[in-house]
Amino acid sequence: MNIQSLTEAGLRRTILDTSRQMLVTDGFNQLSMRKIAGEVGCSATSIYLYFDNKDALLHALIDEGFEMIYSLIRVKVKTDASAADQFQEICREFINFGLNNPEYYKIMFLIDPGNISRLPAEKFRKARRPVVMMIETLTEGRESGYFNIKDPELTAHVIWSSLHGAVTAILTNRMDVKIDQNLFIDLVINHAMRAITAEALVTDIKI
Amino acid sequence: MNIQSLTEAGLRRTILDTSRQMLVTDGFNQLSMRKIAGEVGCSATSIYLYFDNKDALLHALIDEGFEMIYSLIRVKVKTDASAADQFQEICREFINFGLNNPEYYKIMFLIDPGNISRLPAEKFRKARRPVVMMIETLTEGRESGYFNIKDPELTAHVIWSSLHGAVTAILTNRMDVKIDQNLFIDLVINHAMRAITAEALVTDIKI
DNA sequence: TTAATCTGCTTAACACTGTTAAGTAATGCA
DNA sequence: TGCATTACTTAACAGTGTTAAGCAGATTAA
Repeated sequence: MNIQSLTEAGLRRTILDTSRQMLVTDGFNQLSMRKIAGEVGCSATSIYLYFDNKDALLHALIDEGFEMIYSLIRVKVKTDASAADQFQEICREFINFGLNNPEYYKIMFLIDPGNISRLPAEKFRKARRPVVMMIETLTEGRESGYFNIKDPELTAHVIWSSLHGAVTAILTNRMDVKIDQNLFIDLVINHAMRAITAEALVTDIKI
Repeated sequence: MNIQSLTEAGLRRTILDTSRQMLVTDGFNQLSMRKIAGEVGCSATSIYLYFDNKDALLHALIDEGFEMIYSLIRVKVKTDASAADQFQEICREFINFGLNNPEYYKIMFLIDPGNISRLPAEKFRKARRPVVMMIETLTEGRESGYFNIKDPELTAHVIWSSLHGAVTAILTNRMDVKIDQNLFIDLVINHAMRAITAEALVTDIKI
């Protein structure tokens, strides 16, 4: 007996939808092929008809995550705003995404790469788009003399890694309970700004 | 037949030594109870005679890691040096530890806490010692007027998370190949310095 | 209309994983 | 000599990702 009749949307779609929901509600480490299959109402091996393996299924979800974060940032970042405002908005939106979508964030940035194969090239390119956006903002801010940085690409990576560290620290519960999370985030972004802003202009920061 | 005769050092010790070596050479995700047992020359269940479960064994290794990183930092940081030098030395030593001991770093900072139980209280205290050291250095530098920071503890956490993000980015291979690793690290530390020594009254910046 | 093929899914199985229950050989002690 | 303890073992359970083989129904070809 086949179950096609039950899933007019197509089994592949159902598997992906179910996986997404299970990821968000039960967390990444509860996501097993058999559990997904159980929820979907098909056999575990059926998943392999539509995804090469668990990594491929995960990559599909990761891809969704990068789609989400990119569109979130793109919406928030107003191109007519100053480079400084854009920069802070990118930072804040990245952090917000991590805190609002912890399980997505985990599979996107936190999985030990020893446990999952690397993203295929075209998905990797997608994953890079937010960084590219920050590079552009930094370049713009440097040209207008607001940012005092040498290499926008290198700087973007440094900033990005610091944001990632902040989100990770919170998500993995490695933050001291005494630390106020909002103050922490504010200071993370504040540090980023201080690090890239030309000294002469630091006192002029208006937000 | 028991194997005690083969392991005059004691089985617990042998298990720990073997696990450490396997962690370093084969990586964390290759570390299984049966593989450890196979290498040691005992049965997998024997490990449970000396460790409650795999987490407990891992916690023992994690503890060793924190012992290592603390002693490394303590040796490097000369108490007669300036707070600025001490601070940079702490940063650099933390990053170096991560890059030189990637598998230790992974189990200490990178494992999804959903996959491993939290450190017991006394081990958590040990794990915090390097952060405490940074807090002290920041406090010292602030008192001597060199660091322009409001809350040394909060600042230490922000700096720490940025270092963690940098190490993580490198270890998880999420760094662009175009980025020079040494330049990256230098800039990470440079940013940290700029963030805490900037001229501006950053405490006045409202975000 | 019947036979062959194809499609979409299934069951069974393999090789792993952490972990527990039960059993066994050697030792020390009464 | 007999009992208890110590230090370990084997067997098993429930779970994991994954593959091979099979099966029922639809489609196509003769």
